[in-house]
Amino acid sequence: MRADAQRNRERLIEAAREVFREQGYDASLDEVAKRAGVGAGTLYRHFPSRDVLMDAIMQSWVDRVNDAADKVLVREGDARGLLLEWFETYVGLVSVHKGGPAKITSAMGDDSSPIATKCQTLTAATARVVERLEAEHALKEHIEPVQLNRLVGGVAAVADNADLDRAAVRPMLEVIADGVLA
Amino acid sequence: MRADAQRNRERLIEAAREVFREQGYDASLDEVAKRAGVGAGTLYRHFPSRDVLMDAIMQSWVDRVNDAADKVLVREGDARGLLLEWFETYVGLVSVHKGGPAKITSAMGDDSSPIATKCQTLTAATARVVERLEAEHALKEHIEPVQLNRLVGGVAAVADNADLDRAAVRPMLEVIADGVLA
DNA sequence: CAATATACGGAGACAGTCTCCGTTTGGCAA
DNA sequence: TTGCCAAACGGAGACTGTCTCCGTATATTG
Repeated sequence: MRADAQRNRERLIEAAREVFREQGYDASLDEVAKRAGVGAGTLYRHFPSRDVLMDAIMQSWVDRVNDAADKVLVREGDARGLLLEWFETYVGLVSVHKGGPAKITSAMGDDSSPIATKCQTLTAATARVVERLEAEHALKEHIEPVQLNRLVGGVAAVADNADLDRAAVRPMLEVIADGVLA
Repeated sequence: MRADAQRNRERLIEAAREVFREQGYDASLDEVAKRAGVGAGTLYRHFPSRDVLMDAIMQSWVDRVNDAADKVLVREGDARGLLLEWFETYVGLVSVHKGGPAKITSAMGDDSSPIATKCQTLTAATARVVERLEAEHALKEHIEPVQLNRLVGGVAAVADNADLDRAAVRPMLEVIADGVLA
């Protein structure tokens, strides 16, 4: 890739990160181009669709997911506490910006989605938590990590749309936890 | 209201019902006006926003909600079966068209929403189911009907976005049921 | 059968998406 | 260093959808 192309690509990602954080997933892409100081054509050449741009933004975020899972898994015993902590972490990770939870959750399990790799990262992280709980025989029965992500992602999406705070989300996560734990 | 205004209003609702069913919640409003055979101005005068139009469309739908709750409540015993049947019914009711579940669920508990009355209808119906189960001491602890609607609505929204079928939704509803039942 | 309040229509302002193509430029070979 | 050209750029503008404004039409009333 030519040096100027590389530079513009990075500028666009940085600008998009800013704009999406400020204005949510629906922000204008021309605004992103403007903020990056490039023409609209340049934006669309690098990122043919909004989703592809999203995917690029989330590059660094993948590492955060795995770190978060590591951190949760050091807990000993107390399956319910561990699971709830993971759920809350998950909601936080997925709520990168307005509209994020719905976007990510609906791509969950769809390998042809532009953000499929992000979903796989999340699924792998949840799978580690599930495995740990299964090893402790803490689960009622096996549950697919993808299903669990959809449930928790659904809650995150609702909370995102309706501007619910942590306190309102907690009891919903508890219901899900109680629904899967033995 | 003048007779022609009344007539146009009805035509618009009928057209909107058609267009939204065909193209989902994001369909063009000018298309609705065109299909109704009126100018855009007429549409926006009657329905200042998409949400208000939505609300009008769902008028008849309110009755269906109450009927559905009645039908579920005739079941005797078998709390889990009853609850699951209600959940599935709820998902069906809320999935009036693409984007509906997310729209309705995020308005849940927001009295200033244009579709607040619809949400209240749904909440009242769920409340009846919850009361019945509480009378039978079938619930783990009290749960707010609104919270339950958000959980189930979250699943419905995910299913709607990701085009999941009934079979994929069922296990998620089971998790929620198990989470609230004693 | 006026007179008038009420409602209508659709042109057009505005905003966002995305493409096309003339212009510029980075990088390489001579 | 210079010249070449594939690669990349920019931004005008086509297109689509939202929503408003105001000149025109008509239902209603006395």
